[in-house]
Amino acid sequence: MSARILVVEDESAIREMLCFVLEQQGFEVIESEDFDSAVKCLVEPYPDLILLDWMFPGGSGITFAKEVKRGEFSKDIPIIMLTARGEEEDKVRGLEVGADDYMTKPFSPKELVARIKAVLRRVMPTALEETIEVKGLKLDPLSHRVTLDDKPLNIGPTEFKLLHFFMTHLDRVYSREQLLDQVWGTNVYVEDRTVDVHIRRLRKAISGNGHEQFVQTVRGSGYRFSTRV
Amino acid sequence: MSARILVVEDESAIREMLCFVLEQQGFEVIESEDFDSAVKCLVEPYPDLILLDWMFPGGSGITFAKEVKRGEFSKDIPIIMLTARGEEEDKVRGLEVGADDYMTKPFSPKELVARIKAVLRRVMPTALEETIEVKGLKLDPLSHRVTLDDKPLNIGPTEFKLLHFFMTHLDRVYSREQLLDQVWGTNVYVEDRTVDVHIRRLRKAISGNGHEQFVQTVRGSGYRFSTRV
DNA sequence: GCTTTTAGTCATATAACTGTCATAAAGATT
DNA sequence: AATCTTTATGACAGTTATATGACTAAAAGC
Repeated sequence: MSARILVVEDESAIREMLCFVLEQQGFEVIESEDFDSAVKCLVEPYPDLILLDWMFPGGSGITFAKEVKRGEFSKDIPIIMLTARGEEEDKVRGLEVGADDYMTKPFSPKELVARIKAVLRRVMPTALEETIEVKGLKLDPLSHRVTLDDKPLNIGPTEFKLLHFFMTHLDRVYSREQLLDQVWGTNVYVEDRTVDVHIRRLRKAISGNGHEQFVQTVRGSGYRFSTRV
Repeated sequence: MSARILVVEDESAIREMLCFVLEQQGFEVIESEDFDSAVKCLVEPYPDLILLDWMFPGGSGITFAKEVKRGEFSKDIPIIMLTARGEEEDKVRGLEVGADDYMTKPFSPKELVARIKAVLRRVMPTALEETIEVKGLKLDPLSHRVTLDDKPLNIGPTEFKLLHFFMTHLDRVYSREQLLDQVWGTNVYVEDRTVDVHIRRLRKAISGNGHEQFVQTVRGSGYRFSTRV
């Protein structure tokens, strides 16, 4: 459930430091120390973010970034580049090639993690496993718990996933098909109407103080989760 | 709760990295960036270990190490020195002055943590394992004993480890696989379902006053230890 | 060597969840 | 208002997940 991060860095000490910090944070880390092995990482399962040393042997960071942006399935993977102090022109070129952010070495792990999370929040909001709160309704992916005004709710696995999806995708209508894809997973053969039933179960589960109104029916289109009633 | 570590390092990026890593490991960290402020840290409560950059302004690492070894109450505090590559003569002098270990920069966080723990295990074996208490449930790793409202409980070795892990990782779901990795150890081939049985044994063991409710089943995900029911 | 404790597995019981349907209710259309 | 369409709801049955007790083999203690 958490994000997969590809670390491309040739200096082993720095690479180890990065991996250690990221793993501590619960990320799944793929290491790569040169151009060739890094390219090999651009396959299923694709990394969700790439930490790229701008200067590494066997082709510069720019070359690799271009390679990433060229691939059909990899072109949307965000890249954070790591530059040495004073390589300002690299920064410019990096942003041209499509890097999403950059950091100057040496940097503090706190800052690194913060930036990674910032980028991920933008690209894949569900990956961070952070507690989400919406008007007294809290969902904590880590403890796998849902509370309403700090009172734990009893909620089944599918309803949990459904609510998690909704809470990370507010104010948007999803068709039953889309919900099945996103929540149940692709290639699952389930009746469309089944969604209705789980919507009902979800509403029942969170119906403490009218919170069930957040789960809204959009006739003819599907469902939406929104605090605006 | 855990050991207090004094980090003496003038380069802020490295210092931050060190602090981050150590705090992640549950150590209490005191930062210091120069000789004077470092000396001021040699008071109650004394650090249990000192991480000392060998080259820092306002007096070399050696000077500070001598200062430490001179103090009546500080002279037994172990010192791990951090040297840059190639400063071999420093290493020799460092060991003369009384450093307990040294590491050459750059180093991997894993190695650093391992060495710190090794030193601490030698100097203050109790520091790494302290009694944990959660709502009347006490676990003492040293005496390997669990008490419920000060009444000893009968608990098997595996249940002990399981409970220890849970009590140090509250409010978080762990899958059976994760528990097997963390409690049984990696590369142990044991049936997933075996966890269930030990969970049951643990529940039975701590079921004095409803304390078994702390061990919670999260259907479809695994188990969780939490005081919130 | 014998007894006691413990770990792991299995079979079965129990509980919880899922998907589907039939029917009711609500909304839209004419 | 009548009809048609879409959604809500309760019930049901099949399925899956977990709990539990019993058993065996291994390990530890005596």
